[in-house]
Amino acid sequence: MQRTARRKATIGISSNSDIGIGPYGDSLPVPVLTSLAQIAVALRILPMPPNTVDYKHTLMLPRTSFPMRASLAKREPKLLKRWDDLGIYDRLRQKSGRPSFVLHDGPPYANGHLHIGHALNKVLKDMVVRSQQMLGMDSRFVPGWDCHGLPIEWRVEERYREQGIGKDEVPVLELRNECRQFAAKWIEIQREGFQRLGAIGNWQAPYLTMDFHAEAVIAAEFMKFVMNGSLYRGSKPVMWSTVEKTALAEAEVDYEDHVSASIWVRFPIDPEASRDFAASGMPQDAAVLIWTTTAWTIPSNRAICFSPKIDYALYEIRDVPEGNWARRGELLIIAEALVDSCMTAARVRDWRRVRRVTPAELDKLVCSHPFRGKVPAEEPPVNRWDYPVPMLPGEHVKDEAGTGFVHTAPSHGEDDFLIGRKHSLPMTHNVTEDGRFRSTLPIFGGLEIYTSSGQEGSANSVIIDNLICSGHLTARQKYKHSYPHSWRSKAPLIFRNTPQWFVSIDKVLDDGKGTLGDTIRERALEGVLRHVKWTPPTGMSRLHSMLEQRPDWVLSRQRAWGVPLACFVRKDADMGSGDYLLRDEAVNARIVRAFGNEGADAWYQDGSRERFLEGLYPPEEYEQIFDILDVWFDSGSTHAFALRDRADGTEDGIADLYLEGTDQHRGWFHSSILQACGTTGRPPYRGVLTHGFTLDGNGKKMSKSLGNVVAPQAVVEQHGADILRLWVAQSDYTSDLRIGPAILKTAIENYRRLRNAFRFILGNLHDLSTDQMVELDDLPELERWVLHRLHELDQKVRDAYVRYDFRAAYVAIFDFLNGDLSRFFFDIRKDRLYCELPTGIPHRATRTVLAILFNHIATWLAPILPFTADELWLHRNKGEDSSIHLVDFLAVDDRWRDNSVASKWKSIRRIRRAVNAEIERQRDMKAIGSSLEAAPLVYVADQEVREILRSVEFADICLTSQVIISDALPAEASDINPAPEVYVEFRPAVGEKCARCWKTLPDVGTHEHPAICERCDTVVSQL
RNA sequence: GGGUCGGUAGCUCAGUCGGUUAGAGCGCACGCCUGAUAAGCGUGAGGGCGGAGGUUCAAAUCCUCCUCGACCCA
Repeated sequence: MQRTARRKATIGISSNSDIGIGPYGDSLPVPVLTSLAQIAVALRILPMPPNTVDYKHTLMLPRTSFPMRASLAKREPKLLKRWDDLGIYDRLRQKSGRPSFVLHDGPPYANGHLHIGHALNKVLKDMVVRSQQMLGMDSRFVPGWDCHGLPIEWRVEERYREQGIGKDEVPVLELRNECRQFAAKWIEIQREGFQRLGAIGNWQAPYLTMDFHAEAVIAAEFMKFVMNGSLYRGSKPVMWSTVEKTALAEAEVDYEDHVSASIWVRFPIDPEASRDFAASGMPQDAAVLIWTTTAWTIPSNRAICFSPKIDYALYEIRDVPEGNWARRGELLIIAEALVDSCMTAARVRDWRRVRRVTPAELDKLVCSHPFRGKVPAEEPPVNRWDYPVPMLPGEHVKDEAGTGFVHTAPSHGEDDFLIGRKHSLPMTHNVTEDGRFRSTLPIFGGLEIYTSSGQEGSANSVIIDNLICSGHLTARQKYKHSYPHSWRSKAPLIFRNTPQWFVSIDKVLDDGKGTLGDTIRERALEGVLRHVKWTPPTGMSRLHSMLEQRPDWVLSRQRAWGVPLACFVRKDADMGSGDYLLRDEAVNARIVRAFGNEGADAWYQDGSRERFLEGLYPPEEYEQIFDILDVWFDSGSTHAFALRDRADGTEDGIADLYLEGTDQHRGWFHSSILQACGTTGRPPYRGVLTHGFTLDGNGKKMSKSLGNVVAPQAVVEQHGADILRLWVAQSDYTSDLRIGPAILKTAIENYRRLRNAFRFILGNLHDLSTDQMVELDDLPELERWVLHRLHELDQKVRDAYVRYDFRAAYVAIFDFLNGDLSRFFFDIRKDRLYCELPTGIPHRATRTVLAILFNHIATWLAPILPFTADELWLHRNKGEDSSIHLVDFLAVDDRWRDNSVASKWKSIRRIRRAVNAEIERQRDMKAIGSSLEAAPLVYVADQEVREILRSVEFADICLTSQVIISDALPAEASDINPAPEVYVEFRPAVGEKCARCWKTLPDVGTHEHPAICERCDTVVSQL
């Protein structure tokens, strides 16, 4: 309806003198509708007159079975099946003479469904694998899974618990088998999910850390640390879960808010034990005030730390409420910056600063424990608190919270441990693995710190009660702070002193692998700096600074599901002595062989100690170690069993690329480089690519509670894997990636444009045979320009893929297809494609270029959109064995490169834009609709450019019926100052509209077919 | 609290060694076409570059501080 109204308006204007006669005077009235009947037809009031031929049938309109709607969710599984049947991955391996490229898969943990982060990671990997292959490499990808470890063991235990079975009642081999089954189940689910994303690889034979071979290699790799002397057994406070009854690795710890009872406790000065006390002038009854959030560590206190950088002072309490813990007249040493908060907490109404207390004074002081004298002297010393509590300087002490004094229990804190070691403080063993005080401890024996379900036990309150009784508590307050929790059980953790196995990363290794350095740390640091290419480059400093600071590697876990630290220790030897750890290649070989055949379960079989030692050492003199290895050791060893030992690994056991999220600087990149530097002397990778994390559409972390989680499965089912992949390609993976409905919409829209542009190409290629293609020399200049652009793009796209810059590749392709082709080339050439004689050179020339474009662009897209690219490919390349994924990026012909054509067409497009602008103005004024109604006059000041315009079919290029290139600036523009470089004057096209090509030309009506132009007349008569 | 990184139009991103009026695509608005049609084409409106200082003739680009977000660590 609207259309008719507009037509009316146009005619109305044409009858008006402002356009019809116009400023030029000599123009014909517009539009050229000369009879009522024509008007009626134009208005769609009357049908086409019976004597008018419908020339539509004489056109070569696009024809294709390539659907506009992708229906990716349905189509993709079919393509996957086809690729599987074809064995694409294996076929690619048969291409010989190619340099090898191996992206080594970082193994995801085999529990739970895939989330969007998994999908991002695997899609990026796939883009690398596919693009490297198409760049000419033999690009292999062996997917892997991380199978051992606490989360799986925990889930299996949970199942037992649901049946009312405690974990200690389950035989270890049965438990391990359950874990194995559990992992296997999730591997299947995840494998299917990854494959659905289009990831290509050796999915038939992935590597698993629980494969027997892998378990044997992991044990063998561990033995290298046994043999090179870097393994030692030490005692260390570690994060300990009283629920899981195990030490946790850093990666297994979550920090969450937790409310603790914080207490201020006075430690009376012991004048007897302090040095030079008499001369110090310090009052005998002064006390040092400490603050702690872990009351349960008080019985294990061995020192108090102060900072030499903090100002301290002695304060006298002058006024307190009745019955207050802090007493009137009391003398306390406190950091000056914290005295206000301390006094407030202690409800002190008035106090006085007596004098400054210097670090030198503090250094000489010794305090007594609040529980001194509580236990009868008959008890052994280890059960009494009568020991001196020295004051020690410590850099870790801050004056931001508390009192400026840190109560120090060497067995229950990292800093405490270091200070304790430095000053030879005794380690205490007061807390057992179930989170209770040892039963032999007076007063508190058997009290729970945290219960087996993670609740707070009675230990804290009993200790606080005792402090109140003995008059040592000054204040208490609830304190909310970030506190470590188990990532699995969410229970709060404690620091607990436990025997653990460590790898010393600063021990000089005499293993003949010292090219990069003598210690693991030196080698890793040197490797990071000089032997790894980082994408983006910032990854380097991140890993480097972590490696610089990290402490020794704690390898042992007191769990069941993993590879044991397969070694023996002498029962009668001291932990520090040289013969404590059994180092024997023959024993090791037995163990590795057994693991290879039976898996690490062999370690847990009855009689395994005898089996491995018999004939070599007296078994009864040795203790078998049943701790298992940190799972990071497993994954840190993947290079050994997945690269070094596999035929489809790499020759030197080194990967070309590791590709993971930035969290893996602490994780896999880290454990792998430590492991490899200890066993091979260098990093296991030549390149590392890191990507950011996935956030929701607003840049917030995804969480179930916020309901902003985007599941990859949902995207794939709704829109298709190619849409998800396009989202990856259009994002900058070096920082965090956002995903949400609006962002996916962008990907969908862009996908449609890509698809439709290809549909147009396919539609115009439908019956093109190779013999119709024309030679380069026969191509019109516009076609030559397109090939020039294609040549440029080829370099750009390849460079981008080499840099793993998929976004740059995608943007280049998309902009070319959109900006240069759809909007320019296609629009202009529709006339030739539809109207010219199919056997003629102009028609064939354009189609030749379309065919070339199709092949190149489709292959460029294949690493990003493997499904759509192959769907496209199969429309042009039928055949049972055909697939775009079996070809490389196509070579370009260097003759396509023509910089003179390029600069020429740059000018042409500039002038064309000016013409477009003028036509748009006329449209706004309702003077014309289609640009074919125009025949503008174009003046260009530069004569060279004028010549260029005359040398091409500029009217076609502007989509106008005719164009006049003028040497002179039209009179009405001559007063514009400064004189315009380009001036376009609108003129209506002269003549009648050709019923076939719709151009308005003067010769229409003078040919055999009266309704069409000369070109069309010629074409039609030859059809 | 510390380390690393990031914050440019509604969205996704460019922006070289500091140098005209900060760019592109998508989306949006308006218009055209109806022979790429649940398509295609054109035109346009949107930001002053997270904030505040500073260096400089000149800062989105360099420096300092702050803020927000992410990862890692405490």
